Amino acid sequence: MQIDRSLVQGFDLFEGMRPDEIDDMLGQATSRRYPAGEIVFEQGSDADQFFLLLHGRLRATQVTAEGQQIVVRVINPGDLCGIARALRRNDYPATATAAADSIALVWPMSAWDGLVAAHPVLAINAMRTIGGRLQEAQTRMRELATEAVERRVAHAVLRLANQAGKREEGGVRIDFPLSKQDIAEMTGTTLHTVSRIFTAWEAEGLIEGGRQKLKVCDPHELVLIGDGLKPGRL
Amino acid sequence: MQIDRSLVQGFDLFEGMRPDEIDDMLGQATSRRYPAGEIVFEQGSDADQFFLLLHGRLRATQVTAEGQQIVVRVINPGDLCGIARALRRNDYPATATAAADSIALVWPMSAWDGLVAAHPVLAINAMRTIGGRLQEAQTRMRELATEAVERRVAHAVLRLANQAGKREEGGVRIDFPLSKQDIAEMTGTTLHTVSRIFTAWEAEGLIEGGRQKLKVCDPHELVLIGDGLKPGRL
DNA sequence: CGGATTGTTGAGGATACTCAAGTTAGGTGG
DNA sequence: CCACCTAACTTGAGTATCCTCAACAATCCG
Repeated sequence: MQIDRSLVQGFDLFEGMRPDEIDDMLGQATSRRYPAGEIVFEQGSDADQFFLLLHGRLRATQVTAEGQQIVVRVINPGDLCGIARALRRNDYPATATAAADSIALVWPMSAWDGLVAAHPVLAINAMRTIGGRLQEAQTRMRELATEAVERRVAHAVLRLANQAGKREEGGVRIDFPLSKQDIAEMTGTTLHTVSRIFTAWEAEGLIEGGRQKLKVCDPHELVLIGDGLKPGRL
Repeated sequence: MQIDRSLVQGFDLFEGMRPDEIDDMLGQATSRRYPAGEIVFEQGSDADQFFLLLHGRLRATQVTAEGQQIVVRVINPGDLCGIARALRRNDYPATATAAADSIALVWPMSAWDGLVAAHPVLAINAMRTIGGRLQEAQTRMRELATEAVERRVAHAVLRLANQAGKREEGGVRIDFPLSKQDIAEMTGTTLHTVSRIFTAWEAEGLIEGGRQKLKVCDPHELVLIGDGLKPGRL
């Protein structure tokens, strides 16, 4: 069944593509629901599909040899993921899990080469997508290498608010279930330290927390903490 | 003056391109020497050129708002760099400095769009290049987030040996001048800690150091340290 | 109403940073 | 060729940050 073009209107991936080109791509895709908690694809397994998230939120994680987990990134609606092929890989480098109920378009990986050949713009757009991801990865690398924990957590929270924030009275709510453990795994710390930091921030009214919930009330102050301009004793 | 195709034979960037396509690309490039220490391009400045390193070694660094420097990556012969355009940027996100005497091909950034349009393979190859960089960035992110300093340094040294190592009697020499400060900036630590670690490793015969010099004598043992399988008291 | 997952808080201690002096190597100019 | 000067490096002492260990509290779900 042909997927309607209006669903993907304005997605970066299709920038500069003609309507008939978009239809051609959509014609080769199927859509699929992923209830919260379900695994979309798994680290190390054969990469036979790639995905475009339409709705919901995925968490991409990696597990180290010792079993430590880290959150590589959060996948938002409009994001392409699982394009192992474009990275010259045959397996998925990370596991993607639905953090909230999600819907994604799914293509067989075998379609990738043909699509890229038929629609050169696609390669350019995919390149930019990966480029954006590279820049985010480098930013996080720099943060991990140079900043103390509290600043890293502040930056992570601000990034989340930007990517997955929803305006709400009194602040910006992170629009999907997010545990302290998740934030710890994004910032290279422990949930204990995140909990302590959040307790301190809540006392100052910067955020409002809760079980798997987070609202940013005073982003400006968080920016100050992130930039190291606020004492921020833990 | 047309640059000879044989110079770039086998570079990833030109994989799958016809000889006449390669010639077309080379025809729009000029080659340039960069003596050690010279800046190739600078963070924040207008990105009006992109580069393909033919010979030598560049160091890509970023400076944080507070003036802390980090080494983003080492650029090896065959590597493309400065392709801000492909990342949707108008300025260079990092500074590239010649770590050793180097030679690079230089294109005006204005040629990028035309080249990509004329040679669709180029977009695919550039995408793979960026994809490879993304994977390295994520690896380093994971290391910074989960590993203790000594393991990160071991991994960084092994990576350098792979990328820029030169077989030599008794080990693999890192083929360009590399200070302890550089390694500290790659691993998110201080030159003091790197110095202490190297002293310990040298005592065990794992490496041989020196002023801006490094030789890896026992890679296998370093792998063990990197994987946390060796006590490695500092 | 249990059981499980998630989160809180405290105490203690290790890793690695900062501060501080020195030492060595290499390049430069006389 | 030697003396000097600077950049790179070494090493020590003290300490802050943040992790580990531990116990408990709250929330959600079936």
